[in-house]
Amino acid sequence: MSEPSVPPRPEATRKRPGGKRGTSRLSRHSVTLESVAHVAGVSAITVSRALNHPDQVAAQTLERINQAIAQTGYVPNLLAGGLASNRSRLVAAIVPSIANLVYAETIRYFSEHIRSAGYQVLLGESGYAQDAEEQLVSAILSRRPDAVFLTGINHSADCRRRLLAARIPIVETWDFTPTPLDIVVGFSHEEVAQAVAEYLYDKGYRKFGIVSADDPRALLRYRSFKAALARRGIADVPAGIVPAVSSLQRGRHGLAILLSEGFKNGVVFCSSDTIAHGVLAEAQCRGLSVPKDLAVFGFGDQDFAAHTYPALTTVRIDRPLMGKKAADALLAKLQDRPATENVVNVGFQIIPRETA
Amino acid sequence: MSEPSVPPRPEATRKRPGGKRGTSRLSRHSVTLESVAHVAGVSAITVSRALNHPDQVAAQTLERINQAIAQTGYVPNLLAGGLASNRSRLVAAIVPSIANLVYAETIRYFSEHIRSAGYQVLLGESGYAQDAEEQLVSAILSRRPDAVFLTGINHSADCRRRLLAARIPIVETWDFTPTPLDIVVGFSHEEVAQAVAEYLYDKGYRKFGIVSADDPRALLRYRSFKAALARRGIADVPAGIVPAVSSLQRGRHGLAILLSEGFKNGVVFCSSDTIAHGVLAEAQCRGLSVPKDLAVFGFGDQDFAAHTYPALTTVRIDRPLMGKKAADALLAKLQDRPATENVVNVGFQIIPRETA
DNA sequence: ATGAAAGCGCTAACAC
DNA sequence: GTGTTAGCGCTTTCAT
Repeated sequence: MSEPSVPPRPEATRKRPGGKRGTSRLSRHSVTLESVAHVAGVSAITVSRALNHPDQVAAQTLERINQAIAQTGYVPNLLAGGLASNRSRLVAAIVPSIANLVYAETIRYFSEHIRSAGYQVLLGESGYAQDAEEQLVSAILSRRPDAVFLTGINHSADCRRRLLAARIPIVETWDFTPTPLDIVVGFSHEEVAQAVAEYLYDKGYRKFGIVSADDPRALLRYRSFKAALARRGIADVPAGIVPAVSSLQRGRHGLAILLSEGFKNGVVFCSSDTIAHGVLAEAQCRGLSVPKDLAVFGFGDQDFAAHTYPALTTVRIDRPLMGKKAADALLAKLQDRPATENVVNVGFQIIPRETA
Repeated sequence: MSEPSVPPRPEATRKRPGGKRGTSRLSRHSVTLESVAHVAGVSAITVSRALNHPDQVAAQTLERINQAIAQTGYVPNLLAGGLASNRSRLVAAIVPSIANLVYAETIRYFSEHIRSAGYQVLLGESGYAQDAEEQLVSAILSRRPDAVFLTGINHSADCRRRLLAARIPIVETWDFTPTPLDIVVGFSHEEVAQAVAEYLYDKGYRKFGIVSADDPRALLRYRSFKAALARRGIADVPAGIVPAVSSLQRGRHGLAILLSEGFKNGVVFCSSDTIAHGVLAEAQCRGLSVPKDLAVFGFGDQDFAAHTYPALTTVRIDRPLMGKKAADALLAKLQDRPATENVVNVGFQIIPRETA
């Protein structure tokens, strides 16, 4: 993929006949506030008010204006509005991958709330690499968002600097820290891993394995899981690590790795439900009975987890809640309401089903 | 969900001390082209050129400017740039659901290409209802995108009018018509359904069922499938129709409906691979052997399709190609290159695997 | 190769 | 409740 470059001007714009000054720059949407105002017989600012603060405009003026808007087909220009008011009504959201349903869903819930307050979401995909995030942050900040939603708490120094320099509310999600850039709404991956280790140990499992995608938060859970087991005297926790975007295939592959290393009669903690789903498929394909021959533990509680066969035991992350709390916290700052907590732990919940 | 309303101004902006005119409106990013120009000892326009047309600026001036940019931490303001140039460098994309991987992936491929030409993607989620699309189109057009990517070819009259009024390149995808709004890059759902009917009939199947999500394009395939079978003398094609967003659960439910109506020893054409995956799970759960007791045919060839157990027979839609062709067609218009074809059929391919 | 002036379409601030 | 004026930060056009 080549570097982004400045797009050349479309011919239609370039060869616009250069009439006398001030006439030569026609926009594509040539209906402006002014034209609406003219039709309605008021001034431009009154139309602006009718749109943004209708309560400040007399009822019958409002009606004339609305008629004029309908008649002219006026579409407001938020580039101009944002420039003048220094508020773009845009909230940027950065996720590692839009093709990962857990992030896509969080964004959906977040969007719903933020949209109902009059903001639009500008979505950016960072991948799992820090340097890609830097480019993205630059590109996104040039749109002058009023707030930013981030996934994770690990950002390069450069990113942090730029984000803070923008002096806008920022919410970090899907992880937890007492010292966020601004606001954090998430949960502790260490706590998740410990709770899972404890649950499984208490259920009597003594042989543990991991199938994990190679992404920072998943690996953090892996390390914490190992540490928790070590404290219980279990030192050997073999892992099948697969590349970063979870897929059924990679789950299958991860289990294959584990089995080829002699893993048997144990429980596998997977870095996502998708990976777990693949592990289930591989087990079925090899004639292993779940949970008898192989127990499986997922992460996320995606919608399919309750409906795999057998049903997947997993950790529920309350994505609707996380999306809502993130939106609420940003909106509180944007609307200058008494700041809610800047550090929100939405927790998690172990959902025992059939696979472990 | 309440109606979008205008967000109140943040206090930080509202109570800004009103010094003398022209000083009272400070922006959050107070570093402007002007400040960079000042530091570099040139005029603002030269900095603008350094950014947008570096070849028009002397090498050593360029160097001074780049230094000044780094030193000041300047972030361009694309609201201002877009307003002045009447080009936002934004391309809007509308998908029914970002939580549907087939659309999310198409957008990913599309974004990659469009981004490398210097455009950013503004993503909107329309749901499967026409009226939601209308609101979204309005909201999106007020950001003055330079082009629009749409999913499907069914838009309300109001939408069509607004989109055409914007006088920007438009590409419709995931469907096909000889008379697009502007450009169409997709495939024919009728042809898909006919090809699948023919494939299955030729393989010897005589008992057919459908499990389909209740979305327009899926239902179109359903009707065409039935019609194709009717031409071969098969009139009865029972269907399990489930609500619009495909999920494993709904696939399971759809098969349950079909079986409860006495369906057996046949093949089920599913409206998506996800639905098919659910059908597979339900079959497994009921002890039905696939494809012996029940054959299954998917749609989409998502990444997991090759890795279900047994592997899913399905229709491949080339999403990377669709994304790329859509981007290419828009870029051709944006860059005023000789227009490629306005009507592009990317076709499809039946992928025989183990389930049918 | 660089600069000066004008203005993109809108809203903030103030006046009436 | 409505209007006037002056910008927001940038790019275009024309001039040098």
